[in-house]
Amino acid sequence: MEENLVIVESPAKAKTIEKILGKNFLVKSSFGHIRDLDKKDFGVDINNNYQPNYIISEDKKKVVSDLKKCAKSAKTVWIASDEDREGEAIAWHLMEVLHLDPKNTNRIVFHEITKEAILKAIENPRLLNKDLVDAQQARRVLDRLVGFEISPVLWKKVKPSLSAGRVQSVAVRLIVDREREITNFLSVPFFRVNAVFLVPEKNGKVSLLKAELNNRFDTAEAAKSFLLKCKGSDFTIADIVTRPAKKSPAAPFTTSTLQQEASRKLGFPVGLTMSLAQRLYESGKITYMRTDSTNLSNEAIGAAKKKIIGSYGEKYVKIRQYKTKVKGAQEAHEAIRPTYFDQEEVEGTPQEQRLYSLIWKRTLASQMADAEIERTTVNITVSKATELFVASGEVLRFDGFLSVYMESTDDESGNEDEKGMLPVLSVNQKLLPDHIQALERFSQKAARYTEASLVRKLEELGIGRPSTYAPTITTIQQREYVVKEDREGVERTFLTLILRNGMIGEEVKTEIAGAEKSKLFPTDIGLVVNDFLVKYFEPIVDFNFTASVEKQFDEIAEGQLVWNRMIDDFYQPFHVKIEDALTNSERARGERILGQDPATGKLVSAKIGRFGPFVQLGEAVEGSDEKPQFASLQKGQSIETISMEEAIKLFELPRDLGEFEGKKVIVGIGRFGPYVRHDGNFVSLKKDIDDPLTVTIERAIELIEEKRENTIKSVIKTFGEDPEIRILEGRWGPYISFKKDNYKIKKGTDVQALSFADCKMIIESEGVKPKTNKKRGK
DNA sequence: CAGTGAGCGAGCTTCCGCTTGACTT
Repeated sequence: MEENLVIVESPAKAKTIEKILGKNFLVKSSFGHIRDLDKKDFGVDINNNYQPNYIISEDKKKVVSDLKKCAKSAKTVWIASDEDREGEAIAWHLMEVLHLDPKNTNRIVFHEITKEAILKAIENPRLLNKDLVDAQQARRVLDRLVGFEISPVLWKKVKPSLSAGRVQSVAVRLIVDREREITNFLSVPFFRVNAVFLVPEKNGKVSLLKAELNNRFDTAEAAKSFLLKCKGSDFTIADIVTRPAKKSPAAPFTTSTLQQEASRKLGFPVGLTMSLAQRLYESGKITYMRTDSTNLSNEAIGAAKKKIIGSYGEKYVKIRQYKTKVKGAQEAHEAIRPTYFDQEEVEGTPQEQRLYSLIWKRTLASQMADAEIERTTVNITVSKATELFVASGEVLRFDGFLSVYMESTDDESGNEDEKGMLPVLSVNQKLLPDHIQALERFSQKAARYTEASLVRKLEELGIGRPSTYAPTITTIQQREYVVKEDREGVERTFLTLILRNGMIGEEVKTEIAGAEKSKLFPTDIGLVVNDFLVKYFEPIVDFNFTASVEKQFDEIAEGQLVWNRMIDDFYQPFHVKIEDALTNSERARGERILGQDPATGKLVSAKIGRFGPFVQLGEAVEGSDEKPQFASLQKGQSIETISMEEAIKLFELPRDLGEFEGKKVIVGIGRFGPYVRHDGNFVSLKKDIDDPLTVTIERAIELIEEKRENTIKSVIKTFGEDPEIRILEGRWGPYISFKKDNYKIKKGTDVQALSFADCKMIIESEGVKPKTNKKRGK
């Protein structure tokens, strides 16, 4: 029996700490929170001062009974949950649930898992901070009130199973706002002028000097008249300025910056980054991966220093402590860093290795010297014009941290020229242009959010926590408020004017613009829900709502405000809004009238229905048999932006192609894309080859016959006893097909040897398949 | 599982933050 029981939040942490403390200490983990508000009956008693009703979560019952047992037999219990609001609440719940006696219970905290820090914590126990616990209760209750009162309004007024919340609804709003900003953006063309000069070198070779004009032109005429002036001009170097500059390394990783860099440099979605980091953490390779702190322990800094001196030399070292500047940071942990700096690489999957390497480099670089750069700017005058050409170059004098790591940016413009060394130049030197080019460019619309850039924005606004960034992104996609998609760009033309050998040439070129990869787009449901929330609950989806309640939580934590008073002040006006929305709002369908169909004069509109967004041609008239025509919107189309032409096209499907073998051939678009239907069978059209609007009967027959052939090929075995049982070759290998259901065959089975009886057994052992709801998981 | 776009109205859905599993696709 151990004398001391230490309780921490994470089991991996428990293992490490047990090693440090040695015998006499049993270290256990609570696996995070052990209790939460009851989900039935709201969990908060509105009429009794917002009394929370906590219950032990189903998956924590075992943990709790184990902890109870250990606590009973220990002389002293040390509660070492994190030193933040949530950690303090976990400590309090543990006290309550385990019935711990304050006399032999100590609350301790540390921010890093080092022997020094832990021993120091043991020497400085403190009492539970009930004010901090109350701040957490206020946070928890507020989130429950918001989520569980608004969501049911959405079920009634928009669609069942939807959700709203303090965090997720703002995340959606950011994406909706950005999309509308992009829709309304008017791209303006302008002309950028570049020159390439020829510079003779001493060795007889000629090198090129690229320069950009310090002025842009609004029209092709203005650009052209400037080129005309250049035609008879002298170009002279007016001055050369060389200035030293510095680049500093970025701070060590927090959860949010790790997600951003892994997205930019490695292309990982935030969920993947977190699960890889979890594995690295559990195997002891990195420190805790859910943190908002950029702090490194002294031990870590020492180890980094040693590694830098060993690999790069003394002058590459520069010890830095980074201040966390993010709103509402609670800093219960260290930054995300490698546990051992001498491990440049680790074992594991390629993805784990790449993420580890990123963390290793970033952390090491953070303790390295600035890079020293010499930046040279050359101004070149044009004798017949007032504008200047500017050439600039960079020379790296000392690489410093750059020898290890360089942070990436979200900038997608792609016009960051590689700035290299300039040729040897002197003031008053005359230059000969090889050519001067005016290029039509377009003002840039705002960039759509990626998962990672949305996380950055949320963090900036102080909304959400390191443990919730990735789950929030998942939630808003699961609710189908937002989709992550690639979109193809559109072709656009641009004009180039080029002056060479005294002649001005003109050429119209084309490029693809606006292509998107893995960006977040709002769906029609997302738009409708967002507009509904903005209309009836503006204060809640205000970008500053979290910041303002956080202020009040801080006051509670400081003992200056009573938590249920704060909640009451919030709830009274909030609940009035709920009632108002329930009684005064129309059902929200996001309806938009597109106008009159030019062919029939009937009304064309777009709205949300039971099965998603659709367009409608004509209206239902009472007493008349005539029904309106409906068609679902396709992927990438939106109620808000669909045009009359696009809508009319949708009504052209399904299309009757004619007959084949005496049965009708119909082409249409279904949930899985364009298809041909014939005699009850469906055949998908080939992506990028067939267009449902133009596909011919001949091509359709070709597809039907191709599918027949494939179906025959996929049959591995049939049985005379029952033709409905067949063994087929599918996408994931052989399987058994019986009536409408499919059954798995265990890996490694000799398929040819399966008998009719074997198959029947497999089918029976799986039983009748329950209908699973794929969308929601769980 | 592919077309639909109401109706009866039972019983269900839902929040944010702490933590890890046990899972198929």
